[in-house]
Amino acid sequence: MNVNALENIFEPFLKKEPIFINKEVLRHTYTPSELPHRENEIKQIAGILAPALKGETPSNILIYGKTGTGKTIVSKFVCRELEKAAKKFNANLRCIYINCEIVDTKYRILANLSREFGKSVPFTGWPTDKVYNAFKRAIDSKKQVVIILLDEIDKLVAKNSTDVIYTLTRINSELKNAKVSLIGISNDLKFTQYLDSRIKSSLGEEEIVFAPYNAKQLEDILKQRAELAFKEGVLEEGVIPLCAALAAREHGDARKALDLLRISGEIAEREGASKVTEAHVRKAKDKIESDNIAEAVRTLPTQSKIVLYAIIVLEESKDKVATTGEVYEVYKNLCRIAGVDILTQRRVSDLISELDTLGIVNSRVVSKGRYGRTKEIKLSVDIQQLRDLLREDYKLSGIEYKIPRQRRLF
DNA sequence: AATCCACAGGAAGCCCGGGAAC
DNA sequence: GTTCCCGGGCTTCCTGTGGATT
Repeated sequence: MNVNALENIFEPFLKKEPIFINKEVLRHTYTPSELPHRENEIKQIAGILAPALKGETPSNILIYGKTGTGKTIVSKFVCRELEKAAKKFNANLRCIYINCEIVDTKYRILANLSREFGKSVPFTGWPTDKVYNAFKRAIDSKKQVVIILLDEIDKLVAKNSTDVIYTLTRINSELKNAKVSLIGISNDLKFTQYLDSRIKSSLGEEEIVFAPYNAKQLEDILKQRAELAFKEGVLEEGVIPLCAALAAREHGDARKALDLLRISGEIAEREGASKVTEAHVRKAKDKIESDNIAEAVRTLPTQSKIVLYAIIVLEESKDKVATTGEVYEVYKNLCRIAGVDILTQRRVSDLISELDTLGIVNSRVVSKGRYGRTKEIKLSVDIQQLRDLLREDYKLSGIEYKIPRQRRLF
């Protein structure tokens, strides 16, 4: 490569017109000043929470809806407006947002709440009721209404932490000054089925369901954001409808739609294109899918990686699908080669199920009659991509293994 | 109709690291 | 230091099961 060529490699980046004005607008963390097609929900929630401004306890609310239907953004939006209004009315009011996917145990939730009110609680160590008492004292120090937003509240079911909901719904009877009200946000429509009926009735005093956006509504949302995000005229006509249509197929997920639009723009920008085209959107779709998988595989613990490797080896060497027992046999061999502890089949079975939930493999339970019941396991990702990803892990990079050929029976 | 395979998947409990309090 | 508590990964033990085979 000569010097001239080197100079030239930067040229396209320098002379090209930027496509974006403000990319941040397309991130789902951004809250626009208006939320299209959610006016009713906003009114509903605002109406329920309004008594807080007079120092009364609002009813608890349970909000349902699939991912990307605007539950979180709408609730946060209303809470923010409420806090603004509270300042005007001189009402003592706090809204606290907790994401139960991250903060997922009774201890952690109470500890987080306490910290919000200036009590320092260690990450672990105290008995849970001590944390509870600390929180209670912290909020009861003055007259105020505390609204707790529990996002992804359904995640508590899997963690067996639902008793924290019960504790929080009952806390008002132990408070003299402060008042607590809860907003639970759930992705799972069947969430209350897993709850104790006492919790169910007190948490679900008011229930609001967020319906998925349809393609038309997604288009409106995208248009609104695109106006702020992109320079005028850089989006080809079909781009927004295509993003909307692709996301609508995935149960009307606005978050996906926005990601799609943003990544399409980024790809176009990188290619030095002056316009975002439908082809960019399709590339973006592929990129998002494979990025998600890649990240999931990379962050897998070693044991899971070895299990995945075993599935790969089996898939390459056989024409029929693998079963749990076969995977376990190969897995054991791989562990010996890699010098890693061998886990029990019970545990490996769970690891396979985890790979399934991550969407890396596809497993289903089948009965083979006399030959038992097992999981049939298939890869749901390109085999070469997986191999490459696993090779990145130095513990696995040197391992090659092929299934020994069946012993011939004479 | 009874049997029996090859697991699934629940329950309980162990062990360990991290952190606090004493 | 010791003692307590928590959470997560894991094992042990267990009961359950769909349907081809006997």
